[in-house]
Amino acid sequence: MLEGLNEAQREAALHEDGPLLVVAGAGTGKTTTLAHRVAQLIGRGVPPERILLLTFARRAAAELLRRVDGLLGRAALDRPASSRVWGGTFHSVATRLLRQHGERIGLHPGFTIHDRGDSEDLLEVLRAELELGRGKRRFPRKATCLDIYSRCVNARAPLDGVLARAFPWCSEQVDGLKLLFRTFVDRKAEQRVLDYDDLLLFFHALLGTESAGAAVRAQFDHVLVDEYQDTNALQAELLDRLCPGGRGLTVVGDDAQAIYGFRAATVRNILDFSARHPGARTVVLAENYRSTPELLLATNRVIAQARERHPKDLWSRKPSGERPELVTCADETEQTEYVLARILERREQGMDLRRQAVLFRASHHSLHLEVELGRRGIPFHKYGGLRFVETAHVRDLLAFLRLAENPRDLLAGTRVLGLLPGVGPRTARTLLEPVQRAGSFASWEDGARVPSPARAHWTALVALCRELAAPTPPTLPVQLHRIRAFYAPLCEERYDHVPARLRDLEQLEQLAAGFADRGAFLGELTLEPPRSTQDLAGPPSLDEDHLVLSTIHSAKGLEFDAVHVIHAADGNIPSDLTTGSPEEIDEELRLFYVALSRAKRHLSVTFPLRWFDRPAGTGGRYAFAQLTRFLPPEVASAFELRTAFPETARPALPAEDAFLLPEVRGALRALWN
DNA sequence: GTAGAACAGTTTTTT
DNA sequence: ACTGTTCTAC
Repeated sequence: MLEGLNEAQREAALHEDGPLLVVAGAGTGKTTTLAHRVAQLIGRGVPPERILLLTFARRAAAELLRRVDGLLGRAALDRPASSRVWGGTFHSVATRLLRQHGERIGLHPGFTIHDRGDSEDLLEVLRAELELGRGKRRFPRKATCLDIYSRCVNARAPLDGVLARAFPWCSEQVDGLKLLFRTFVDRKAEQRVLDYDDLLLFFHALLGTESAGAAVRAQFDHVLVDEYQDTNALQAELLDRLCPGGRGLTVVGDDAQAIYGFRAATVRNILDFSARHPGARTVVLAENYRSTPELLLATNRVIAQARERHPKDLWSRKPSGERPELVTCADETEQTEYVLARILERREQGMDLRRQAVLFRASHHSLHLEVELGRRGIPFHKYGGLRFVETAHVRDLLAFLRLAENPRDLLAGTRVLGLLPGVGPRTARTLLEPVQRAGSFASWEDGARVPSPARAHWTALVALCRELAAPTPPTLPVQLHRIRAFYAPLCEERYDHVPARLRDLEQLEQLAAGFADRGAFLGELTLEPPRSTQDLAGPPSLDEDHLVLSTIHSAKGLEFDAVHVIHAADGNIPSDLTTGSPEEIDEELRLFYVALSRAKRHLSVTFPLRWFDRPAGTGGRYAFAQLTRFLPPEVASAFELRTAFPETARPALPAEDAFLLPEVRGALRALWN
């Protein structure tokens, strides 16, 4: 079974029960190695259901287990490993185990889960209630408040230190924040609601109790963690409790690809693993099976600029190919034209669009390109950026489901009631108080005091809630259908682009058909929302070829024959929005490295010299960009230097760009189509 | 208390 | 340019 593995991979696959760190450089066969290790464990007699596989995305776990099934061959036919191994993200596994054992730490098993937007909304409500920020000094915005809170929880760090280190401009508001966070915690408990941070925190707490902790530990013999470089301090402590002394613990990752520091992930976890687990075996995978030597020369040089890392130069036996190119473009239009020309040229040569990708730092960096793709009718899927489930109408619809699932969820209730004309936060709260006390909608049946503009809708709403919250509710698609019938007219009152929004809701109804029950549906949408609009249409259709557009973050773990990294200008990579600390700059460097190392054969890095910048106050202006600082001359020499269209000496500020903004807006609207 | 209008501040990556 | 917040007229 082990043929085809190199020595290091084999060592990792055959390792027994002690703590194991696999440092797996980009493209070094990490998934293959993990799959072999799982298959070895099963072959050695470990029951699949006693293996826990923690990955960054559920899809990664599924892909890995599919390969395990393949390795096990006939032995797996009857009961495939893929259906028995515990797999998923930390958050989804936490959810399952908390539903199973949470009552032992006083957690109600019917809890619902708040996503980021919900948590922000709750913080906003509480801030208003507590009258914070009434004074002269501005109080941090809700998103910042949540970032601060979240960092405290995930980094296991007290508020004062977090403020001083990461949010110094908020330090003055420390008392207000303390009050806000105390109330936030209490309020979530009353509502039987957990947010992302709570899932980890309570999982950690569960493992810390004597009997429940032992029960969970006894469920698993082996825990394997993928993308370990992107775990945070809380997750590391959680693993300590799950695998005392590191027994049965395997972690796999690459410190050179740590890109989630903004989410409190710390590269220290992987750098310090051996110190934390005395006797740990470290295996380094350095033979690259992905990229040509020319590309590796370039990517090795880029990452060599990092300050601290597990040093490893990747090498490859692949045949020689073309050098990567570094292309200077006069402006964004040229960049788009150049990238498109190259992509179409390769398609002519037989490389499908799906084998090619365009990567960028921020979601909006691809708008210009999207417009052009749309105009030429070239199909593409975009990953990253604003998601379907974050749009207002989808959140409205889901609020009905959440309220039915958990009538104590005040946020869902406020959102639903707020849809009625004449009902604002105040009225909603009054109406929801008895519901929260009783856990049912009985108080609405007989003469609740409803403002007159809302009366016309009231009877229908009460009937709807009663039906959805009944002991045996209709099937999920029927539930969604009923909600849509009630919601459609209200939606028309409130929003633009109603037909597109209603179509989204129909799609949601179809998506719901695949789920056993409401709780599973809501959990899935919260923990693993569809990553591109095309994902909603079901499994990716194999018939239509499409180009991949992706943020660098969302491209983690993927590979493509040809990769174009666009907007590689200082200010974008590294982003101007970082505070400029050496740690943050290093993370941006790793991000750039992740982008470059996705490529198998062709790599181009482009940047526009002049682009339309929109600083505050001004109506926008052209700014002059410089090449990213991550490609100084000694690194850039690994690239073929080119100018996109040397023959077109463009006049300054071409007027044709004036037509672009309306088109970009059009593209934005198309996001809802 | 709600809803619409006027104003002000800020802009990334995501479980 | 857009979002979020505050102000003001119902």
